[in-house]
Amino acid sequence: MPELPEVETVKNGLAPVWLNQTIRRVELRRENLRYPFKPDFKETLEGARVTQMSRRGKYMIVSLNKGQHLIIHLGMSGSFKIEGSLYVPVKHDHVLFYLSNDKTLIYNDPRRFGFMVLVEDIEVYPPFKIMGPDPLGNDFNAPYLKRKFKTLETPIKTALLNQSLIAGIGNIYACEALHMAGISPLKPVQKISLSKLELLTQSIRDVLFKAIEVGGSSLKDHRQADGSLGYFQHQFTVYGRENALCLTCKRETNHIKRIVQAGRSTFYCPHCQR
DNA sequence: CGGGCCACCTGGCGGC
DNA sequence: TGCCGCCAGGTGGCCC
Repeated sequence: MPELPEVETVKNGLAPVWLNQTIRRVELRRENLRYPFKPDFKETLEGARVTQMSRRGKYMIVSLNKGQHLIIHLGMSGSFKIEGSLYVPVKHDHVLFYLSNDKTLIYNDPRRFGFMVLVEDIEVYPPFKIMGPDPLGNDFNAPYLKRKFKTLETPIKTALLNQSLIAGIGNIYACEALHMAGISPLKPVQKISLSKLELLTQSIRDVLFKAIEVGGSSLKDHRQADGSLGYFQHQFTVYGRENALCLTCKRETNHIKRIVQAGRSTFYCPHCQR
């Protein structure tokens, strides 16, 4: 499910229910997600109050009054539900947080690529140490990309997925942003001009903001925390549209193409994207 | 060091 | 209906 817009949506949906509440009890319905839960996981969380909720790239951060931070990654299929205190777990409900407001937060994750980790210090968490700037923030701009891309031969699509260059972009929004900017996913990053990079950074911001506005993309698993679906999938211009007409050039001779780059599907219009 | 490949895991879908 | 292969929003380890 979750790229930056989906994680942002989930965080914003959980915040009104979770923020300032005490976690009365944590129920682990298995011993691991992607990684085993640390022995003190449950004990540390129980009795703690949530003082802040934030996001870094595709990670959600739940900060506690005791000083620790609960870091949550949704993997490919992780989602949250908000229910009452009498909720009965269903398949793939792995972690339940019972809160002081009698709400229950349920983490469901069929594929279990997601994970939860407790850390004392956010800044030393390895994924954050190597993470690039957030594309919605001020540190992300064309000159930054120009500098980073200078010596790289990687195709731009692959580079956009590299979390140490830019945090939070995944397969959908990489494809969508490149289409909006009219840049071929195959283009080696070295060769992209500063003015094209200006266009690209703006396209990335545009597509992410628009997706957040409508609650992210619901393909299979993603739901907003209140259970409602996101709607951005209806606005995909290339993702998942192999052989369909490009909505920009509408040329019958140049339909949307699907290729594989670094093991992931890339969708693009060979006519509009050069 | 960069880049490619594959594993991790479950489920949905299309083809036969 | 059933089985099989392929595909899926991510990350990270291993190998060259």
